[in-house]
Amino acid sequence: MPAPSNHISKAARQVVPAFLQKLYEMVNDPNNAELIRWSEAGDSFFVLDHERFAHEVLGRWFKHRNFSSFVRQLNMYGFHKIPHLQQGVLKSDTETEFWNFAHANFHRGQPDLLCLIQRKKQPQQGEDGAIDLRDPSAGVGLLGAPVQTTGAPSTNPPQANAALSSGQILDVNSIVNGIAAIKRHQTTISAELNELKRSNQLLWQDAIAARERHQKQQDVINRIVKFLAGVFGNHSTSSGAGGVATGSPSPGARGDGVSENLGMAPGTRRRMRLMIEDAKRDGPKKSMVEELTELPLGDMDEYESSYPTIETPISAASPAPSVALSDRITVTETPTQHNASTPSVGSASSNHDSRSTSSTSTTTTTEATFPAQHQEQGKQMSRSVTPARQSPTSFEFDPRIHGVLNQLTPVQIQQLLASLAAQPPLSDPNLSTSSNPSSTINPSATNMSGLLTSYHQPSSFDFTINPSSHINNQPTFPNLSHPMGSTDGLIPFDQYVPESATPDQNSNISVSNPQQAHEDRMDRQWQAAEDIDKDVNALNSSINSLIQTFGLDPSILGENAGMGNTGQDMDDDMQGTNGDGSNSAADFDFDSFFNHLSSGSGVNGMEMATDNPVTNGVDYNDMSTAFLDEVQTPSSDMTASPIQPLRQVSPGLSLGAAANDVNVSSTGLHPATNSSSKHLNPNTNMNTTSAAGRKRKSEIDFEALADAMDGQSSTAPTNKAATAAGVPAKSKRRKDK
Amino acid sequence: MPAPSNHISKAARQVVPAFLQKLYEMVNDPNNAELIRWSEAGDSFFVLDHERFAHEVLGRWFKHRNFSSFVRQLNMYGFHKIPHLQQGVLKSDTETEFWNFAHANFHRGQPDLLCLIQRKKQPQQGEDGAIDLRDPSAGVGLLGAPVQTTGAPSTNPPQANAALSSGQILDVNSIVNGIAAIKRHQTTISAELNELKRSNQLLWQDAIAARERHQKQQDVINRIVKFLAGVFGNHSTSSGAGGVATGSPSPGARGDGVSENLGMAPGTRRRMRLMIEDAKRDGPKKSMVEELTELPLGDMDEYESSYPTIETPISAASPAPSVALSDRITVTETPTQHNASTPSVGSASSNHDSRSTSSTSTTTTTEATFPAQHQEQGKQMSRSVTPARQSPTSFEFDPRIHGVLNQLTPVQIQQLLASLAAQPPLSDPNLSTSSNPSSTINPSATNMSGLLTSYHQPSSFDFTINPSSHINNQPTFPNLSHPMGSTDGLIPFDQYVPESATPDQNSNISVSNPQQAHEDRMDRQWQAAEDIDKDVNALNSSINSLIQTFGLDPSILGENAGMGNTGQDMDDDMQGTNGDGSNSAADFDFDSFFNHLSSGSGVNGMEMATDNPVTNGVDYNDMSTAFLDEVQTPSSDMTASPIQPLRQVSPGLSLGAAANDVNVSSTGLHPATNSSSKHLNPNTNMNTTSAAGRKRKSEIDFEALADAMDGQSSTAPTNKAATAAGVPAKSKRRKDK
DNA sequence: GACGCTATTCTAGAACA
DNA sequence: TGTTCTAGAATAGCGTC
Repeated sequence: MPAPSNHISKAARQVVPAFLQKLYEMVNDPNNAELIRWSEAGDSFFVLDHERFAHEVLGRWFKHRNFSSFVRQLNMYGFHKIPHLQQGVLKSDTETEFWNFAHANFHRGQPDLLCLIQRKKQPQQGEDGAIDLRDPSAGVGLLGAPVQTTGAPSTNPPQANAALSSGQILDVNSIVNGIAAIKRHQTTISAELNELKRSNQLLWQDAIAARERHQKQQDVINRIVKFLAGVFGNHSTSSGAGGVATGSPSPGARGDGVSENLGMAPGTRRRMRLMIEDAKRDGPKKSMVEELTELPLGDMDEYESSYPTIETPISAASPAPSVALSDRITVTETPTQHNASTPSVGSASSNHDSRSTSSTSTTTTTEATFPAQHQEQGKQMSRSVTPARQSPTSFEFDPRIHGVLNQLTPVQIQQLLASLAAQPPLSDPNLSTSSNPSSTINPSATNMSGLLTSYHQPSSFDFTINPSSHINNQPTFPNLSHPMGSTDGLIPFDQYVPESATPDQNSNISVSNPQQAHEDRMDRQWQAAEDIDKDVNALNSSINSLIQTFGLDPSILGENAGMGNTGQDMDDDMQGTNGDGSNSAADFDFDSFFNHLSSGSGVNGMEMATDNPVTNGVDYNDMSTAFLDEVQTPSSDMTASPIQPLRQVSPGLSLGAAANDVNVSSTGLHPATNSSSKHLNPNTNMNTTSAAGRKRKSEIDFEALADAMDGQSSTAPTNKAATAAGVPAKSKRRKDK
Repeated sequence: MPAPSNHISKAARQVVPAFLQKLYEMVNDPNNAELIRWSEAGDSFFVLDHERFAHEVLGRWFKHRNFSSFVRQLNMYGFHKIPHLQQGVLKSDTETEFWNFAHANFHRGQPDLLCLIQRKKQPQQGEDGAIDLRDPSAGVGLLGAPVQTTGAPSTNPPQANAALSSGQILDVNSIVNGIAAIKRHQTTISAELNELKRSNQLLWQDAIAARERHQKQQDVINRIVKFLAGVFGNHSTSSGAGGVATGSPSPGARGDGVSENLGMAPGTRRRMRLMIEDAKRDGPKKSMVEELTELPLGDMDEYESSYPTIETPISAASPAPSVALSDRITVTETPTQHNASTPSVGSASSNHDSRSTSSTSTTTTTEATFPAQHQEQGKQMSRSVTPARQSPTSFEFDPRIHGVLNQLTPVQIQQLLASLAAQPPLSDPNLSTSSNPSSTINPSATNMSGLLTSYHQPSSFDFTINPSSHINNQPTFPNLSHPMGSTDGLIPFDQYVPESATPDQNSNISVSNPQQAHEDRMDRQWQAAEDIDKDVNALNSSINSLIQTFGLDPSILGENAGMGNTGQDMDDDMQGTNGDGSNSAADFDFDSFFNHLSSGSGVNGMEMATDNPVTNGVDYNDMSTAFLDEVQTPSSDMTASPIQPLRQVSPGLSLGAAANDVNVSSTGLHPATNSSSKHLNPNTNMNTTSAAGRKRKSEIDFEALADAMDGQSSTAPTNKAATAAGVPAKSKRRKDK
């Protein structure tokens, strides 16, 4: 702290607050002239650069460096800021906006006046004292009622009351405001939900379409495969495949689901698969037959990465394909050219092998046979098929085709055919087998299909909950507290995922990701949805509780009951409640009242609602109706309520419970609206109305409500991610509050 | 002013005050990260260097560069500063004292919550009238006391009020609490919605990707088909089927996408189709070639269902390869033994080709050469691969196959190749064509992508409607009452859907499973979304009803005008209704009252009333806290006040007397805390007392309230642009002084 | 042009130490 | 009393009716 300075007399030091002394010193200190100094007239002072001032000066005199605190003190002592003369002037960046403060008793060279500067007193409370202050209308104006510092309140009930009253009033206001805010928010949410719905619908459609497409493709492919198999098989047979047919049952070889399922000649089938599947990945290692198939597949391979989809349309990543293609192409080319064992080109791993082999085996021959032609063909193909791509590889096919044709040796073909013939009927052999990844996939698929049926029938456009879903008996669905976890149907799915995921990695990198990612998303989405569901329920319950709270007044309800917007629900609830209630509440029937209002039957309430053209996007109608139901349901049972609605809501899920509860809920589709109300009501009403002590009751209700709400709020939003973090630890000041 | 950014949806922009929007943008703007940024948790934000911040950032968004003004705004909107952890710590000179502000509804990635942040409203004043009301301490109870506007203070309405029914107070409290809880829930829901949105977005991306993949697959298939067609077509021709090839283009025969797509030689294609597709269904009618093919196909059919995988490499079980490998190995081995060329044993697939080729070219030779071997191979393979299966059927095919093999003459092959070469580029022929399902798909895809962009902009956190969406011209988006219906972007999609939908059933069940599973989830999601929607609607309605209920209270609301968020609306309604108005409205300023509570000013008030320690970490700003305070205050005092308002509210009650009393009370209520009370009183009192028809008025008021609320949401946020631009000549308040 | 709102500025309240 | 955070209050500006 700067030197005491002698500007201020000792006597004054006794009386003058430190702040004023410091201030005076600061302003007088020539060292600070750059930052704080007297005005020319000496009747005010400037702070030239409040930032520097704060940094460089304040700290020397005060315990802080906050300019705002300094200003606060100034204000506290009655200083006022003198606005800039050049107010409008835009002060570029410099903004050296200086601050000019003045006080009637703060003048240069007149430290003796400082004693006249009085710190503004806070409305003391000191109980009575405080009162005094206020009374004096002057000061009181503001302070008066509100006042109350700590001490005061308790003392005089009046104030307390006042506070109460005010508080209560405030409450009402706050309620209104809060409701308004909620409304707005809900409007927003609703809008977003609608968006989501639409988007979701589209997704569904897309998914369905994709399925179909996939299916079609699958069919085509299968046909092709069969065809090929048949063709080559025939060849082989004719030539003398007989041996093969008989020869290779090799049942246990693979866990491949398909093979296993196949009742007939497993071996053949297996091979078929190999031809195709292997061709894709194992390109290199192929049987004669396989190779034949390979050619076309070869092209396919390029796509491979891109086409993982067939089975799992969703997953595969497309990027890799191109690369793969190039690799193979190169590979193929080389071999043909050379022939020798050369795995050469080094390019792709497996492919090379194959070619190299092939080339070795008979490459020469092939080439010799149709060299020119093949090349041409190859070129052509390359052009036509994959125009974009350059045909370095163009020749690839020639040899192959050639080879294929040539290669179609009877024996091999026979084998194939044999196997094919042996094959069992179509009935999803895959499903049964588990070991093979491919097989696994299928099984999973099976499960999935099951899920599908169970959860929601794809019914293409059916967005709403499908009744069908119930069919599959998945009671838990919607309500599942653990969405992902052990949900019935889901399991298979989950299992499925990992499996499918793995294979991809073998091939292209990207491929696998998509699936997983996708699934993850799905999961997330699902979870989110579920959470929301919960929350919504919680909200509903909250509202219900609120309603209940209001419900305190039985008498009114009775009358209002008639209002019942939602008809049945209303009636049930209302009556139930009313019946009991009539007795209890002398006070006022909030409930009934409410109902009226909400129902709109209430002249007042309805009018309002209806009249407002303003109502933004939100549908009052919808809201109102739904609301009515809710409202009417007084349920003290808050807790119970949330669940029920959920059940009902969740189409598939609810089922189990549905049987019982559903009745009511089932009533309508509108899960939310109907269900909740009915279920809730009976019980709730009973409780509320019947309660012996009215007042107590109200309180109780209230508490219960609060608890319920808290519980909900706290628990409901379990989603870690989703839930907005709790309010940050608040400052000390706050904490006590 | 910085870029508008898309964090905040248009809808939100309508409702959210400019300050909040700017704030959100500022905090999100990575360019400002050095000066202002989110906390790690995203639940608060820091201003790292308020001085620099003021200089460098504030000016860009606001008309000023005063940090204090910024803070004032923050406080006005209920933000609170979070004190430094190391409070006592003396922060050397660095003093990088950062400021940390938080608000319950100000979270990273949740711009949609902004609408929940309410600006504290200034206590509207109703001028003089207030006084009267208050005076009547009795009736006023709660309301009366606090109030006070200027004049009133002295009066000690307080006590009288106490009498008010406790129950009602509780009710109010509970309501408040309930609202708070609802609010919290909404927050949660919003968060979850955000999640859903993101997930949905991802799903969309996946869907699009899937389409692309599918398309590619389709291409591949087409190529294959073409290729095969060419190959076999040749055969047929050569063998005598030639007539078929040329003769029967029969393009229209089927709608099968594949065939149609094929650009070239329709005849061949047709045939191919027959071969393939027909095999399944049309088995009976077949050309020679077809027949040949048919056998195998028939077999294949069995597989079909089971092996959809073939195409999808990825999906195809990766494991298979190993098996395949083994098979192959066996195969290969044999050859190696014979041929010199052997690139060795393991080598894999390609080897076969070479062999096959060699064999074909000289099949007989081959067989002759290695007859036994081949068989052995076959056996081996069968064993290793599919040991279990027997090969009963093996011989069936021989003749046919044989024919095929023989048919494969070089010339034909050439033809095929040529035709293939001639074929148009792969570039999704499907797309162009409309008839094909596949084609439809693509277009839809296009749309989808469009949708994607439009609907959810990836902007990760953007929940609200994306501005981008508009780009696609989807004006209706958010509010669409009929999500599915005629939404703009959807149409194409929808069209698409139906087509695709049907096919699934045709094929196998299991195959599609994965997809179905996917759909299931989707479905669930959808359901969830829908449920939410319903619930939300219900909530909305609930809220509406609540509002209405409150609104009923004429006396209280009377002042609603104060509420008048939307100004105009309010005015119209209010005035119109009140008519005489001015009088009527005056009663009591609910709004301000409310604000106080909510704002935390309420807190104070509350505190006054009761010293609730309870108010934990909750934001004062939040209703909740305020409520808590309320709740806790059991005080009999409390009880008294609330009721009255309620009565007034309740229309049916017909509190004739009440009306009057209420009026009084209402007036009195004015927030003790604030001086604001002053304002209110005068008018209100006048009105209330004077008003002839009390009831009527109340109703009216109520409506007004409702309107007001609505209005707020819709219109309130007038400042859209809030341009920083104009520099403001500052006026000086003080200049007069 | 009034009205109602937000924004900005300056001052005051309130809690705490 | 000093410091801090927040609220009040007056005014400026903007936009709608």
